[in-house]
Amino acid sequence: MIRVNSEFTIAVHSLVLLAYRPDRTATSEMIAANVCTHPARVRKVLSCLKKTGYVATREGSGGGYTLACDPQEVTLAEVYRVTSIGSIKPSWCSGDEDEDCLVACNMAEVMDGIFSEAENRMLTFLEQVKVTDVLDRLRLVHAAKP
Amino acid sequence: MIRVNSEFTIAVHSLVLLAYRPDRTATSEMIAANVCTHPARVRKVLSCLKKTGYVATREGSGGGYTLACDPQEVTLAEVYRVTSIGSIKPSWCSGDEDEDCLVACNMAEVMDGIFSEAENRMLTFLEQVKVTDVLDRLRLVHAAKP
DNA sequence: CTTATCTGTAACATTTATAATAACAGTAAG
DNA sequence: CTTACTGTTATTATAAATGTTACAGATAAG
Repeated sequence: MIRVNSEFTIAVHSLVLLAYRPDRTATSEMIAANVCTHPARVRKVLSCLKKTGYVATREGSGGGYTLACDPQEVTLAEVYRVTSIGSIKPSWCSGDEDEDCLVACNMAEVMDGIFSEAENRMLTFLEQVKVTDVLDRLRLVHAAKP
Repeated sequence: MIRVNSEFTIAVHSLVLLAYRPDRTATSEMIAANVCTHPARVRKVLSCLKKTGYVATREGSGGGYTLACDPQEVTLAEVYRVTSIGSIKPSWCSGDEDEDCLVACNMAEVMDGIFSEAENRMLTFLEQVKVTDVLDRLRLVHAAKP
């Protein structure tokens, strides 16, 4: 059906990593190595989180990214809204507006509404998950391993 | 983030179209023209819905697809489960299991769980939407047009 | 004031996913 | 036995996601 874009994953991973590090600071290169992607991609996603004030940046030598929010307060819903809102809806649309059929000419609009409501339901769940909750889950999963 | 695959859209559109037609019957060619895709794609999706008994098929001349369920009872959640379960999760995974970092080596698993819970929330909404509800929405949208 | 290190962005290349198309075997009606 | 269907696979085309390179601008340190 739909697929959430992976910038959400990168954003969450980056915030969690920053919250995990004692100094709450890292460069795009360090984050990229941890996330397993290219530093340029990390910078693109984090420049997004900078606009909303979740991270602060410092350019130049010794610079990088610093967590600028309280990880116990920021929810995944907020991160989703910044990076990925609307992404569950498939790019492909069925029907054709110009056709003379109730079903064909309105299905795209109706499915649009349904996907949007479905996304909202997802958001009410993400609303309950804080950045620190992800850290807690990581520790839980880790402890369960042999 | 994630994107629901479009087979869900095709499946819903096909069921609604069959429910809309007085004889509740159509060929893959007719459905494909209404959906705006290739007949082979419709056949692939509908052969899926046949397995679960939502449609019946008849091969050979004069054959085609017939609605075999009560459109007031079948929900979009059931259709989603048949065609698209798991599709909101991005194919791309962050982190690396072999790394020696709590965050990097467990993030994929944790995000997996979060996507799965998010999908369940979406399903509780789709549970409430019946095939006939989609038809009602189509009529509502249509009536609102100038 | 020059060098090294970092972000911010855009452009381009590559890979992967999605959708369209073609092809043909099998089935049933006339 | 011909025509009109489904069922399914294989192939090709197109679109989207990701990776990579490149370079301008910022800042710290020497």
